[in-house]
Parts: sequence; C-alpha cells; structure tokens
Amino acid sequence: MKRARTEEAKDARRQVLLDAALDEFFERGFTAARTHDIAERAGLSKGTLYLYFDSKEALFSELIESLTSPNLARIDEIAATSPSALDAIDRFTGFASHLVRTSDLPRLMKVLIGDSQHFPETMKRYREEVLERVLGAIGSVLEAAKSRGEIVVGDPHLTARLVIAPVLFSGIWQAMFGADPKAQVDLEALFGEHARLLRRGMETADVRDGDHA
Amino acid sequence: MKRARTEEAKDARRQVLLDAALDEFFERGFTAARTHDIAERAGLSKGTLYLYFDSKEALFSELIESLTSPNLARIDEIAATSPSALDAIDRFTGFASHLVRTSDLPRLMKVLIGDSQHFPETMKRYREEVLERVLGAIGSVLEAAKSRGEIVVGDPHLTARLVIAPVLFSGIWQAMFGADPKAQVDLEALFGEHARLLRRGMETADVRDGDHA
Amino acid sequence: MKRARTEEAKDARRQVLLDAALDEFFERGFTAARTHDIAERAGLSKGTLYLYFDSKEALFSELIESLTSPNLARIDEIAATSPSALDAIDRFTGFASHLVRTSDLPRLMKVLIGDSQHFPETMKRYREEVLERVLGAIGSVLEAAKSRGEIVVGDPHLTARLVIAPVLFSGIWQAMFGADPKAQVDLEALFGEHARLLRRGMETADVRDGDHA
Amino acid sequence: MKRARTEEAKDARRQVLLDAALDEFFERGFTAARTHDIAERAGLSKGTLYLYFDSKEALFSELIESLTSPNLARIDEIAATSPSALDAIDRFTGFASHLVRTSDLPRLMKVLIGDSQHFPETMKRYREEVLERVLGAIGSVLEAAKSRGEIVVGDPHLTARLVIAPVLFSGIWQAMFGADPKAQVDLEALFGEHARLLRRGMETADVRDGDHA
DNA sequence: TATGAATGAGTCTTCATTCAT
DNA sequence: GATGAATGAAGACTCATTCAT
Repeated sequence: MKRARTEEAKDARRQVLLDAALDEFFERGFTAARTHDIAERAGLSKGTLYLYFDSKEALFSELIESLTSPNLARIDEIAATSPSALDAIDRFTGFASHLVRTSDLPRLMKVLIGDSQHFPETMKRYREEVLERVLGAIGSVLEAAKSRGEIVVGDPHLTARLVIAPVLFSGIWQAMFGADPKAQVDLEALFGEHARLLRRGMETADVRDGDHA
Repeated sequence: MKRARTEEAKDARRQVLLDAALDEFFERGFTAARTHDIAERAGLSKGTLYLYFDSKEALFSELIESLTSPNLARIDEIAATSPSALDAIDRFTGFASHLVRTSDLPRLMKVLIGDSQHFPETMKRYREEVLERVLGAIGSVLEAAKSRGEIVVGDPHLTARLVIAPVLFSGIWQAMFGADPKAQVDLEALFGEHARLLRRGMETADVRDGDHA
Repeated sequence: MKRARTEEAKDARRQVLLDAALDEFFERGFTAARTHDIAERAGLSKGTLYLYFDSKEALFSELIESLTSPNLARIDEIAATSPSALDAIDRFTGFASHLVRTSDLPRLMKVLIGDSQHFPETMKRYREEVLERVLGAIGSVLEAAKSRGEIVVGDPHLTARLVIAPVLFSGIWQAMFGADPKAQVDLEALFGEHARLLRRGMETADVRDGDHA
Repeated sequence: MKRARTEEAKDARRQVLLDAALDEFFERGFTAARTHDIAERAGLSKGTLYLYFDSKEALFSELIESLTSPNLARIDEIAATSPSALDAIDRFTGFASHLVRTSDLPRLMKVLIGDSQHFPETMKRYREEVLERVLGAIGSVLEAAKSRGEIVVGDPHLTARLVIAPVLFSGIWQAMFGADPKAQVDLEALFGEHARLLRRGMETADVRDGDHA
C-alpha cells in the first residue's frame, strides 16, 4: 500500500481503518473480530493498524467516539429551535428516521449492545453523554409544553423514552435483519405513524375538538 | 459432584448448565464466555459440560431455544381472548412490563443481539417464529379493530412495531444499565404511560368525545 | 504425555519444566528463549507449560528461586563450623570448586548476568540475599581471624571478594566455553592453587617462619 | 539529520551508532534491544541505521570488534617491559583497575556473557584472541619468573586466571549493580589488596625473609 | 543520504475440546 | 458419569527490515 506521508493522508488511513473496524465489529462482535481481518478489509497489513491505533480496544473506543459525537449537536439544536413540543417531536422522529435509514447508527447500536460488557466505562459515558442527553432534551421539551398546557402527558421524562423507543427498535431490526429482503420495513411510514400516534396521544382535548371540528 | 443417574437428575443438570450459560453469555458475549466459567458457575467441571452438550455452540443454541419457546402461547392467548383492541393493548403492555421486569427476556435480548452473527439460522427462525408472530398477532388485533371502526391507525402491522418498541427499549436498557442504581426506570409507570398514549393516539373521535364529556 | 494426577507427579512435571527452562534460558537468554521450545524440551506441549507457570517471567523467577536457595545453608554452615579462617577458606574453595564443576551454578550465573535487566527486583534480592550473604560470611570469618592475629589482610570484606572471584571467573568460563574441549580448565588444580596463594598471601610472618623452618 | 558526505562524517555516524548500540545492548540484551531505540538514541532514524550496518547482528558484531581490539597492545607492552613478574602483576592489576573503573569493559563483559549464544564464532575468536592472549601473556611472565626462581607458583597458566579473576568479578559487579549506591565497591583498594595478596602468595621464602628482616 | 510508513514473520498466551483416570 | 490435565489451533501484538518519498 502507498505510504501516507502527510497528515491528511494519515487521517484518511485512520478513517479507512475505522470503517473497516465497524464492519468487522458489527459482523462478528468485538472479541470475535480479528485485527488481521480489519486491516485486510482496510487494504492494509496487520502491522499498519498498530501504527494508527494502540490496540484493538483503543480502535474500538475511538470508533465509538467517532460515530457518537456528530449527531449530538443536531439533537440540541432541534430541542432549542422548535416552536412547539409537537413540532419538536415531528422533527425528532424525522431526524431519527433519517439516521436509522442512512447512517451507521443501527450498526453502532448493535455493536454497543453486544459488547457493552467489555467497556463498562465507555458504556456509562455513552449512556450519560448521549442517551440521557437526548432523553433529557426531549423530556425538557415535553415538560415545558406540558406546563404550558400544550400537551397532556404523565412524566415527561418517561415519555421521552417512548418517543425514542421506536428508533432503537428500528435500528436494531435494521442492523439484524436489514440484509433479508423479507424483513424490510417502511421506516418513513413507521416514523410517520409514530409521530401521528404521539401527537394524538398527547394533544389536549381543545386541540382535538378543533381537530375534528 | 454426585452422579446424575435418573433422567430427571440429568435434566436438572442440563438446566443448571443452561442457567449458568445465560449468565456468562450475557455478561461476556458468546465468544468471550469461557466454557470453564460456565461449568464452574454450574458447580460442575469443564468435562462434564461436554457430557450434556456437544459444544459451546450447541449449548448456546439450546439456550436460545429453551428461553424462546415459552411465552409464545401467552401472546396468542391474549390476542384471542381480548374483547377489544384497546383492551388487548392494555394486556399486552401489562404482560410485557411483567416480562421485562421479572423474566430472563432482557438478558436474552442482549445476548441475541450481541451474538446474532454466530447463528444466522437461529436468528432467522427467532425472527420468524417469535418476533413476527408477536407482531402478527398484535397487527391482526389492530387490523380487526380498525375494520370494525374501533380504532384509528395507519398500517396496523407497522403500528404493531410501535406497540412493541418500548418493550425492546426497556429490555435493552434494563440489560445494559440495570446494574447501575442511577439508571433505574419505573417500568410500570413507563408501560402505563405507553398504554395511555397508544389508547388516546388510536381512539376514535367518538370515543374521545365521550372521554372528555 | 501421561497425566499427572497426584501432587508428586505434578511436582515432577514442574521440575522437568524448570530443567528445560534452564537449558533454554542458558542457551538463548530469556528474551530469545521460546516457551514452545521449553515445553517441547520437557516433552510437553506449549499449553501444558501454562498449567504449571503463569507466564514466561514467572517461570524464570521460579527457576532462579529454585536454584538459588539450596546452597545458602551450606555456606552458613562452613562459616560457622570451621576452626580457623585458613581452614574455612580451604573448605569454601573446595565447595566452590565442587559447585562450579558439578552443579547448575555456572549456567545460572550466565543467565542471571545476561538477563539481569529484565528482573531488577530479582537481581537486587539475589545480590542481597545470596551474594552479599556469602561475601558477608567469608568477610566475617576473615575479620575474626584478623582480630585474633591469625591472618594478615587489609579490609576483610574486600578480601572476601578476592576469595570469591575465581568462582565467578571459572563459572562463567565453564558456562561459556565449557563445551569446547580446547578451553577445558583443571578446576581442582585451579582452586587448589587459589587456596594456596590465599593461604600464603594472608598468613602471618610467624606461621611462615615455621613454614620454611 | 544533516547528511554525512565526507568519510570522516560517516565514521562519526558509525561511532555514534555503535555507542548507542552498546547502551541498548547492555541495558536490554541483544534480542530485547530494538533497532528503533538504538537509532533514536543515536539521534538518527531507523532507516539510517541500515545505511551503516547490514543488520542488527552485524551491528552487534562490529560493536564487539570495535571494543575488543584496543587494549590488547597495552597488555603485550606491560608483559614485555616489566622488569619482574611481581612488578608486572602490579602493573596489570593497576591497568585492570583503571579499565574496570573508567572504560566500557564492564558493560562489554556483560553483553558478551549475556549474548554469547548468538555469536559462537565471535565468542570463540574473542576467547582465543583476547582472553587467552591476556592469560598467555600473564602466564608467560609468571612462567619466566618461576623458572628464574623469582616466585613460587604451581602451574603459571592456571595462576594467570587467578590474577585475572578479580577483574572479571569487579567488572560484572560494576555492570550489574554499579547503579545502586549501596553496592559500590572501592575498586582501587580491592585491586591493591589483590596485588598484595598475590605478591605475598607467590614470593619466595628468601624475599619474605628479607621482607620481615 | 535520510526518513519513517508499511510489512509480515514470529512469539506469548488463551481456551475449546479430548480423554486417561 | 465426573474430572481436570493435556493439547494445539488461533489471535493480539512486536519489531527487524524494506523502500517510496
């Protein structure tokens, strides 16, 4: 393989290795994945992998890190800029649908679930910095809306989990059965129906009266 | 360890090994789990494990099998005996809440997701015989209710996934973070709210009029 | 290879491995020695070695330990029971000659010198518990004799090093060139001459007068 | 690093690498020493090392060679110019003390002993061309003195080993424990006492009579 | 000449499986 | 039936050496 002399070339190499790593970790799990296969899939030799990452564990951690950070900003942004809770929920589910359908998120989810035991610290951080942050953002939106009498819900922070649940469900489904044509799901329709049910489920009688008026 | 001479004694041994196997497979994943540890946790020696199971893979397969079959009947029964879709949903979520809180289901889910790659056939069968059967049962209930004008939903079979999603979500959460006191979730409240939202989300305007009348 | 079920059989296995380890460590040095070769030389498989020792390092440490302890008692005994310093020196050199000619000491010395860097702690302990103990014992004998006017020496504890030096020299020579017939040395004669020179070098004028009277 | 264009500049590079090599080989042994570290210690890159030496082994061999040759001439000179055997011994031990205290000899000795196995030919040549030459020179001096009735010794060539032994002992001690302040030895005093003991041990009764007359 | 990225053979160690006891 | 000692295949990681730049 040609040599990566510049910083950019090296970053590209890192990325190729991270991509290959996700493939292998997803397909086989952390323990069963072989560094040799990761390197080979990246078109490099085993030794080269170790020029870029200290160990298989470090590779794993950096992979999680690299896939995790990007979307957080977007979540915060949606929470901050949505005029109403119902609107925020539409946008959340739309964004989630997009992520599940086109990003590495589903495969990442599978990997995280399967290998959580190896990286309790990483998982704890992931839960606190990603999951609970997302749940918190959604929960706050619902809470504010509830206090404004805009929606009718029980505990907004529990409800946030119900908003998110179909994302996880779809992601896992996609990751595990996505390869089988018979297991395809129309995710846009699914998230559309999810948004609709949430909307109706949370809307106040007033709104509803108007609704069917 | 004493010898198991009767058939019952042998079945008991098998069960002890299966229990130990779930613990280890859950805690470490299929590849990282060691037969030695499974045997030890079962209070037996490594060699004995091989008297009862042909291999680590066979042990895994039989474990999945043994945990998978039981609850199916109950699902069918709920679907068959519920007077209305809304009632069925209450009972489904109640049952699900119970399963997630008290059965091995959450740990099984984690294991299945994490090690799916090793057993594509098992996973396919699990999807077809368990997941799609459950989804199908729920979907049929919704479909019937819809055709009777009892509820308002889009595709009933997509909607079934929304009914199930929080079960998966909670199960995974439970399995992954259940050990951390700071990550506890009030599952009864969660499923209660889920049932409430679904109810309101699907109910017809008529019902609702009566609701707030 | 047959199985070692009893404790004695296991101890024998350990000893066979230790013997093989000394051979390999001596011939190749710690780093270059391969666990595979040690096991093979012991007539066992690679994996079996790890049933008896935690690691290559542990094997090395236990080897040193096992070869080091035995002779200490004998040294102390000689120091304690010799009627005179000159007599003690005869017996020390006789014992040393014996060790260098027939025991594993020369090969151990070579190993210790060559791989000291890997085991600074072990080496420090070896110096303190073996070397300085031997030097101390000899030094004390000389010191007592000197204070009784029995011998003429400078610092008795420096002199102890001169008593020991030919042992090290011969041991190393033996270990490094012992295989070559052209490098053979008559060790008995060598140590005899050493004893004679020391005797004459340390004896008082009085003794000497009598000597040639 | 700047390029070495002239022959002198290249020789300087070689020497820097040899110095660095001695450090690393001494500290870690041949097998464990890394070419990377040697180059780095020399302020050069790994690749450059291979411009100057064919391989790690060649570097090692040339290192031994370069450290071995120098002092031979001095040995021959002492043997040739000393008026008497007893005088020659004084001068040998003085020179040895100097070497052990200030030259690379102790570290070289450690390296040679530790890694002898890798270079049987080098070791054989070293034994023949250095050790036995030194022993031969000393032995011849003693032999001549003995035949002149100047000293009383057994086999002069065995005795030569006794003359040399404390040099090896001190060298090894220095190399292995020299870093620890608690293991310091007053080498001048040691070699002084050595010379004194040899002198008295070998001198004839006549001399001694004069001695104490 | 000098560099250091790339390579892959080589080594320690683990662990599923076998089988003598 | 039960045991655990023995085996050896497999995998993470290192490092001498090469060679494109």
